[in-house]
Amino acid sequence: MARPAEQRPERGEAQEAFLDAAEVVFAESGFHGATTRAIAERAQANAALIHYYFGSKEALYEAVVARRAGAINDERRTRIAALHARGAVTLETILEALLRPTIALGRDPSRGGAHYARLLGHAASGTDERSRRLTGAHYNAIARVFIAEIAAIVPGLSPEDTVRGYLNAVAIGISLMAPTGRSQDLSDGALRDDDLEEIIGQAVRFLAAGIRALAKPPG
Amino acid sequence: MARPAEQRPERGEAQEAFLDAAEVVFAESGFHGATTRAIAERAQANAALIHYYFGSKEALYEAVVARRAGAINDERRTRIAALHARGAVTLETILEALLRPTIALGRDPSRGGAHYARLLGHAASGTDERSRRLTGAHYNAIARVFIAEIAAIVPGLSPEDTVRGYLNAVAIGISLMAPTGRSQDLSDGALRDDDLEEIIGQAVRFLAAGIRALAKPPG
DNA sequence: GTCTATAGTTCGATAGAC
DNA sequence: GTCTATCGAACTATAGAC
Repeated sequence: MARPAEQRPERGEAQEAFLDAAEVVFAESGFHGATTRAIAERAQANAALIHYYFGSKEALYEAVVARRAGAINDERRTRIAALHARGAVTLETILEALLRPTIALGRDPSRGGAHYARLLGHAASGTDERSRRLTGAHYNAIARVFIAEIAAIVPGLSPEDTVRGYLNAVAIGISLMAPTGRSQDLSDGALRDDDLEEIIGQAVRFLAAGIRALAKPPG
Repeated sequence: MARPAEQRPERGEAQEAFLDAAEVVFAESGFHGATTRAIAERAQANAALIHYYFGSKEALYEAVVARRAGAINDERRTRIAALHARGAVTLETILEALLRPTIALGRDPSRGGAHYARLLGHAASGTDERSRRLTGAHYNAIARVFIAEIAAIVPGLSPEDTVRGYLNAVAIGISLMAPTGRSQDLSDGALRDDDLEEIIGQAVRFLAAGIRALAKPPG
C-alpha cells in the first residue's frame, strides 16, 4: 500500500470529485455498466488515479455507498434520539425520521443525492453478492433500530408484521428517493416530483395507516 | 457433451431455453453484467445461436421482458374483467388483481419467475434509456387501467393521490416479488418468504389502508 | 441450424516517466 | 501525485465450415 502513514488518509477534493462522478455513473448504468473511463471523464481527471486513490473499481463503489449511507443513518439516529428527548415519539414521527433523510437527499440538487438514490435502488433489488454485502453492512443495523421503535409504539403489532411494515416503508422510501418522472407521466403532469414536504407528508400518512392496519385483526 | 437427438429440443424449445437462461443471468447480474457466454452455458447451447435467434444481446433482453410482461398484464386484465362481471369490485380485490400475478409468479419455482422479478427490480429503479423504454412499453397502459379502477372505487381520492397510491402499490409489489431473504434475516427467521396467501393478504390490507388514508383530510 | 474460430472493441489495471 | 502508454483479459458479434 502506497498510502501515507496515517491510518485514515485525508480525503481531498480530488477524491471527492471521483466519488461524485462515480455516484452519477454507477447510478446511471449499474456497477457493471459503469466504466472507470467514464467516471474519470466526468470527474475531469485521469482514470489511473482511481486505482491510486481507491485501489479498484469495486472499492470505489463501496466508498460511494459508505459516504452516503453513513450520513443518512447518522441523521436517522439523531432524529430518533431527538424524538425521545422531546417526548414526541409517534408512529408518524418515527416514519418521518426514517424517510426524510433519504427523500430530502434525493430532492436536493446541490447534494447530487438523486443519483445515490438510483444506485441504492439497484442494490436493494439485487441479490448478487455485492448488493447483499452492501445492504447488510450499511442498513441492517439501522433497520433493527426502526423495527424496535415501531414495535414499541404500535399496540398489537406482531414481530412479523413489524418487519413487514418496516420493509414496506423502505420499499416506498426508495421508490420516492429518486425522481423518475413516472408519477408526472401517469398523472398527466398534475403530480410534481419536487414538492418535498408534500411527498414526505403523504408517504408518512400512507405508511402509518398501512402499518396500523396490519395490527388489526382481519375483518 | 452433446445430447442424443431424441432429447434435443424441438423447434421453438431452443429459443425458450435461451429465454429461461437469459432471465436468470440478467436477473443475477443486470444487463451489462450478464454475458452471452454465461447465458449460452446455462442454456447448454452455443453462444452464437443467440445472435441467430434473436439478433443481439439487447434483443434477447427485450424478448425476456416481453414474454413475462405480456403474461402478467393479460392476467391482470382478465382478473379486472372478472371482478366487474361478478360485481366484486372493491379496493381490496383491485389490489389483489394488481399484485397476485406478479407475486405468484415470483414464488412459483416451476415457472422460474423469481428471476424475472429481480430483473424487473433492476429495470424499475433504472433511469437509463433501456429501462425507461421497457417500463413505458409494457407497464404504462396497465398502470392507467388500475389508476382508473382505484379512482372509481375510493371516494374522495384526488387524481394526484390516486397516482401516488398506485405507485406505492407497485413499489411494494416489486419488493415482494422476489424473495431476498431480508425479511427472514430481520425477523430472525419468523417471517417466511414463501407463504403466498399470507404475503398477498397482508400486502393488500396494508395498501388498502394506506390508499384510504390518502383520501381523508389531514388530522 | 449449429458449430469453431476469430475479428474488432473495450474493459480494469498497471508500469514507469516526470 | 499525475500523467501516457499499454497489457492481458473479456466482451459482442460475425464469418464461414459443415
